[in-house]
Amino acid sequence: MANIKDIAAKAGVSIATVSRALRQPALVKDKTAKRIEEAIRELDYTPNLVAASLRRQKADAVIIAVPSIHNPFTSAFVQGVENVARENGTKVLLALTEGDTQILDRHYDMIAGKQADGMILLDLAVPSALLARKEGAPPPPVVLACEYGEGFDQPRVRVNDVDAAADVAAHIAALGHKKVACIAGPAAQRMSRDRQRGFRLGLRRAGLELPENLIAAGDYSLESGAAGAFALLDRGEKFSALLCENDEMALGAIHALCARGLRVPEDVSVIGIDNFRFSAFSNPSLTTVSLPTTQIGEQAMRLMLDFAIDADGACREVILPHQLIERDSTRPYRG
Amino acid sequence: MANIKDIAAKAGVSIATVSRALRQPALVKDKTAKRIEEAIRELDYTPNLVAASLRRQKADAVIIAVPSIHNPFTSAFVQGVENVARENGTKVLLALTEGDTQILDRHYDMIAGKQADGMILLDLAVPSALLARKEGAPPPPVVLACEYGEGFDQPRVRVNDVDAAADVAAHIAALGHKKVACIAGPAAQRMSRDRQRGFRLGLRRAGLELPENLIAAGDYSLESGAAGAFALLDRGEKFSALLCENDEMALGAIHALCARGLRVPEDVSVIGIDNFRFSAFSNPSLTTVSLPTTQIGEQAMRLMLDFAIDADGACREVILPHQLIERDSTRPYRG
DNA sequence: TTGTAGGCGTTATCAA
DNA sequence: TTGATAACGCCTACAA
Repeated sequence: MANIKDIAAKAGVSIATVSRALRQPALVKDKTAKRIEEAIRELDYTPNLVAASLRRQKADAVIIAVPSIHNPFTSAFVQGVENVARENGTKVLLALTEGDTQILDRHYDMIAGKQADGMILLDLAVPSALLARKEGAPPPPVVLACEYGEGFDQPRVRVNDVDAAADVAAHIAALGHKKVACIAGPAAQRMSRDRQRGFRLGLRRAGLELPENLIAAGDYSLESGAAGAFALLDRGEKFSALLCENDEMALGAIHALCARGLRVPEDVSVIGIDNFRFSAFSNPSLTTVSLPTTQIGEQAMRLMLDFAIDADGACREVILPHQLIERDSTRPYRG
Repeated sequence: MANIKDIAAKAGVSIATVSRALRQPALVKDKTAKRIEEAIRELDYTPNLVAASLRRQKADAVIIAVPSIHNPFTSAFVQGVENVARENGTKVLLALTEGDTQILDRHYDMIAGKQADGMILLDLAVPSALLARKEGAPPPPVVLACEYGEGFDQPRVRVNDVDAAADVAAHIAALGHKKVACIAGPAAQRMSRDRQRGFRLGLRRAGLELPENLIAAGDYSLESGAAGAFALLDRGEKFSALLCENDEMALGAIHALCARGLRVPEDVSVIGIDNFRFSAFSNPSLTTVSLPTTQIGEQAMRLMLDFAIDADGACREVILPHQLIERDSTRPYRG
């Protein structure tokens, strides 16, 4: 592989000039630049980015840590990060952690190892180095997206999960439903707790309750949505509406209800949160709250870029709006 | 940030010894190792991977280029690559190309730039550098997965798309369907041409045809599946079975058929190819051909690793098996 | 078992 | 507008 020295030799200039021609063309005479350009073409030269990175102490890459990629929500988020990263010549490293702190830590080390400039976290877990950070130490280049524990002073972007869930509940209440069940996420997650709180809040405002026996536990997967619905039916619970903490579980639940001969929405109204790609095409199409997933990713990446410039002056929290989308899986209660 | 020099000073050894303690612990006396370890802990040292990478001329990273991440097929594939990469201490860089050759080329340059050791391509596009490769030049570290043009001597892993599609057609024919329609992918893609060929082959073996007017054009998306089904219905075509080139279009088609008051499978049997995550949970659940998507990713990464060791001796093609999965979206034809 | 020293390919400072 | 040169942090012959 040709290097900058070869180019310099071939073009009859110093390596400094070649480097300048590449990074600050304005400082190089046109004619010299032409010669260099030609040498580059002839020798098929590509700059060694690793060497540049070592010298400049900057990798132009960020890590996105996500628990899993098997979720359209994640996909849309990653797409958003990519969009902004691309505009800024930044590469995106995807880290699939599967919720494993060790895996997360190993990727986090890449920041200290200078292979990445920062990390965007869509994960429930948090790198242990972040937890161990001493008071007063400068904040590391980490942006939190949606899921997070409390007590970090990192920039973060999120939606208002409590409000979103409350909107879901309010919609169902407004349709006249009284017996309302729910499929919950893992209570260990802040997001799930927020959505639970929102459900209750929205129902209470309409004078309704969400008793424990009408709550099924899930983990945001299709499978758990189906299992949750089956569990409710097996217990003999009666309900005319089912609030699901996300769309994936809602689709799983619809599948399960129909498998038991119940009709959606005639017998049970089902509603989710996310408005992911499949929601508009399910059978019936799913009423849900639309979250600006791609924008969350874009915003997270912007916070990352801002943070790199000025860690202290950077914005610490961005909350993006959500919106209820009515489709065919909900309808007014009829006796 | 502490570097290897600081550790050497603190431990009272040379930097060579520190480096050895890190990379070839066997060559270092226990007692020395202990001192070094302690110094590392005290100074909170992390090796600079960029410097190591520059020196060793190896990045321990591979790029996966995919057109889009908005596809459960892609997700499962990436997961497979990740699985094997992780076991081998290799990082995975995700490149979302959106089918744009420029974006792909920019990522491809990272190989010449030493930021990545190779590229796994799930893309329809191919880096221009690959096309421009001269006869006799050593094959670049690129592994092709599933989608590819002809005429490359790169290692590749794929399924037999013709066979898979033929199995789909055979299943439908065996159920007694005579009027069979189809939603196709983009004819520009090899995969789509193969699946079309398979459909025809399977039907012909049963004495059936696939006339042009019963083919709707799609692009593998949910939306195009729905649009394709609508188009067939709007043209007044009659059919009792619908072959879809992938599951996503099949789900879109089911949505469209139901929206028009047709029942699946009572009025129309629908079948796809992929067996992606949602297929088992759709309404009705989808009969399809299961492709070993995650294994394709794993195999691709293994080929990448082998190729890095011995480019000429490396295996050039791996074909993985598929399997028909019967679910509720197909049934025997009844008058 | 350990140390010395050259080099990986850039970038950036300083001087010319 | 250009050139010489010192880092950047690590790895690895080679020597001791």
